[in-house]
Amino acid sequence: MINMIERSHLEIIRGIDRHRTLTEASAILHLSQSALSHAIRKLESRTGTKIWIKQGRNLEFTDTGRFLLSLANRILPQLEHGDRALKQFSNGKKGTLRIGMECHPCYQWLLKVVLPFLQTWPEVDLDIKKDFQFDGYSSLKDHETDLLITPDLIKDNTLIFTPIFPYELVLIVARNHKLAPKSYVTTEDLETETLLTYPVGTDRLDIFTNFLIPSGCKPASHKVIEDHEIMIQMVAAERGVTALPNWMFAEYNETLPIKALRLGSGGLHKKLYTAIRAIDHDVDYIQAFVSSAIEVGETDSS
Amino acid sequence: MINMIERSHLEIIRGIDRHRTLTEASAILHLSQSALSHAIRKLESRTGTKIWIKQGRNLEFTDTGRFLLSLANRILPQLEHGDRALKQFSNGKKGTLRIGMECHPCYQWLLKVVLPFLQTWPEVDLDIKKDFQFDGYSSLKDHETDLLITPDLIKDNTLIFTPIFPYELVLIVARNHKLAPKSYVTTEDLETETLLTYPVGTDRLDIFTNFLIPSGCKPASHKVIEDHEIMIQMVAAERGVTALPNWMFAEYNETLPIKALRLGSGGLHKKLYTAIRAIDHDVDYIQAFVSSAIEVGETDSS
DNA sequence: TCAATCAATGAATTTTTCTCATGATTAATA
DNA sequence: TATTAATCATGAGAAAAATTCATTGATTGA
Repeated sequence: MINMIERSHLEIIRGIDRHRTLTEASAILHLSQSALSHAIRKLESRTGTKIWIKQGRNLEFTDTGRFLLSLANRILPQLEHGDRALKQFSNGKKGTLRIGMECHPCYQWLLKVVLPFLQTWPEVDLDIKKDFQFDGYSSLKDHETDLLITPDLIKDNTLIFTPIFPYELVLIVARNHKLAPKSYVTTEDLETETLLTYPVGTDRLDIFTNFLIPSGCKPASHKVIEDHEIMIQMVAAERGVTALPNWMFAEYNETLPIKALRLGSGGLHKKLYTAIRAIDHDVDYIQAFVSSAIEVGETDSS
Repeated sequence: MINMIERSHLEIIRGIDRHRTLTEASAILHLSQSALSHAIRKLESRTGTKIWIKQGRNLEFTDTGRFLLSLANRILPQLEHGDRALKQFSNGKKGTLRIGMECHPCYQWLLKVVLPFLQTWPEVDLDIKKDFQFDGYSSLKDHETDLLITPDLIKDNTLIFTPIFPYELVLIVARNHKLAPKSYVTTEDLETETLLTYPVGTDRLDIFTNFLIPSGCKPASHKVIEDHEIMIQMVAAERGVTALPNWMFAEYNETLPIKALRLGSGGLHKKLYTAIRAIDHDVDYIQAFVSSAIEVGETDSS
């Protein structure tokens, strides 16, 4: 009488939402149409509330049904991940470390951490999400990822942040660009430039949030490019300027005619952090990954 | 073969964690000890991994078991809330609007929104969490609350913020306090004062984060008090000073010998927001609550 | 060593779930 | 409009799963 909602109920609700009809949903779930009907009927009688109503030859969710659907969409993915995790445990795996990257230019750096980690922890799988669209903190909190690499610190007691290494965001220009002789650029300098960035919102680009927006300035034009290699090539070809971490500049400095300029007289200084859920603090392989990230960070910036 | 983890499994795992022995857990779950043993045994055989090992006469979780425990602690509360919600639907309720308050002095103001809301939406239950310890954003994202009232905006695509009303944080002092003649106070002025605040971390007190800390100043002493009535009484009795919203000062201004002073020459201006999950944007009673909050906010500050 | 405590196990039983066959309703079609 | 196809609901019976009971084996503490 206490526990009413079972996994199967959520599965049925989601199935109907996805496949419109009970009959089709039943095929997907490898059950008879009748079985689903009975199952939901029973839940309805226990709760005393209708979950759907037959609208013509189709079903339509009631408020209750829609509530259950949202519950299903939230809970089933977690259970499914649980199922997969259990299978992995049985294969001697300890689990999957799902990493989210919010610092797009940091991908190269991440590889330096990943390779040794994979060797030291053969029983841990890695899954790196480098999506331009995903919301880092949400997916961390929703257990879609386990570790987030980000330059943005937020206030949240349930998360643990560890600083990895400091870096400076610099403006990269061609060597014979008109700004190249300057020791640093001002926001006004950028008003006549074409700015190249990754294809994410300006609220997630430090050049905007920490430099341009406070001053009210805008670049003459703003183009988005997915890949930083191409971005730098375009800068070298005097097709625009871009803001990247100083260590990334260093990698291309010798091979391309580019120059790095400070953003503002003091420079735009950032720090990279790992973020994990506080509850995962004692998981050995997560701890190990963070430590190893710090190590690589230290040798890198020295 | 696809779905392995059932609610009952999580229930059993959590029961054992809570009550140490299988026998006791079985009593709580109104099942026989044998039933639990069989159920887990079956899950083990399906996944091919041990969940616990018999350690002497007790059980000890394996890695897998601990993983399942954390899953249980995360998922079961959501299902339990689902169960309760279904019961409410059957009673004609639409659901429970669970509100989290992060602005401690705003409680009085909230009541003005709540009372009309309860009348307009008799089919919605209200549950207000005014905990000094709870983490507002976490509980919102974890579906422990549905609406958060907070002065702190954070960056998160999955949440929707709505500004309710602006207010000014002012320093409240006794009328014959030595600072009373001033038109505003500086951070240095506070270095000789006893500051009274709510019992939350200084990182969640604007007087610290937005006033004292940037200047490096500290009050002579810092005392915490749970209740703002007592706080104001103590201020009137010259036992200290406190920072509260200007509208709260207005309520006591006539009955107590107190005075409000700006914090810094410009004053410390804040805005109150409601935060909801973007996914809940279309829920009618949530929309209604936010609208009604804005309305009350407007009449209040006019 | 003995009694007590606890988990595991197998067999029997109860309960639940599922299917099959069928009916009822609706929507499309001839 | 009559016909047909599609869809969900329902009841009875069959199959499967969960639960209990009774017992065993292991461990601990007295």
